[in-house]
Amino acid sequence: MQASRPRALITPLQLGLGVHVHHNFASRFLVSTLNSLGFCSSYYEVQKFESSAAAVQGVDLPGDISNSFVQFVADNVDHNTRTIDGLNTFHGMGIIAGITPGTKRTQPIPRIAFSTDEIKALAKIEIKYYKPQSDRMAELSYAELKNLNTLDKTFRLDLLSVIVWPLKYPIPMWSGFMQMVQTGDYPGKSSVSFLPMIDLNASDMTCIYSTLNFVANQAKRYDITAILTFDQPLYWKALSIVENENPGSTFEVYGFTIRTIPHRDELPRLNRESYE
DNA sequence: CCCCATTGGGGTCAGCTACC
DNA sequence: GGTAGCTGACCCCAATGGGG
Repeated sequence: MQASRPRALITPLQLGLGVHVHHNFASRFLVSTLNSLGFCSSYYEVQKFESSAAAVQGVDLPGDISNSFVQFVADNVDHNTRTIDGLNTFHGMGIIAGITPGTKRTQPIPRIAFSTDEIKALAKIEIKYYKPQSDRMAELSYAELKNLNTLDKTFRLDLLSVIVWPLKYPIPMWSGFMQMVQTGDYPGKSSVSFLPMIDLNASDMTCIYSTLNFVANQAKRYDITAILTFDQPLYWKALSIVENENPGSTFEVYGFTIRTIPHRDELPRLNRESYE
């Protein structure tokens, strides 16, 4: 139908294949070839759909999130192009929102014509220059380390777990462990919503500050608690920013919670504890 | 030293033409 | 007859090599 009446209607399979192929292979040649063979929409139409979808979505979270738990995660995103001197590669801050149970967009994508400048202006994160309000974190004092010569009474647990393994079957692996400790209804699969990137070095204080502000504004907009997860180096910087804000700041008012993921060195310990 | 070619995705524009 | 989908041509990006 699409091949015989290309200008009269848009068939979903052909448009879907075109978007899919463009997303996976990013090849104008491939899309155009498939189009001339009648298997997918034209490159022009694919681009039009993509810009319309991006424009309609903006920085919105998809669907109705009023019954979902939303947490934001931010980390550095790198595009390590192999240049000769290693320069001019992309290093930015990427932000996602994890929504549990997941939601998805249900409204149709309108077919709108957008200029490049309009697309660029749609999903912008305001860059806020960071100027420390105080140096509270600098006054942190560390407790004295205790003598670590104590005997680790759990050092035989690995051996125990190996011995117990064939005796106590079945024992869940990582994926089954969560099912073992979880009681009650399964809340449903989560969905992930991609938010704009910040074209600054992720460890830059201004970049982290802008990320915090963006997430705080999103949380305010949706009337949810701002929960933001970083990896450990960024967590420390983000925490110092929030701690040093003046009383009554946006972060304080909206109860900002910043978390960090367990360090990967912690995972074997967590794994072992799962057998205890 | 200058000019032109290579790579491929994306942007732009002119021109053609199907469709309303 | 007007509109807009579509195509093809051309240019841009950057580094490098080859020919004149």
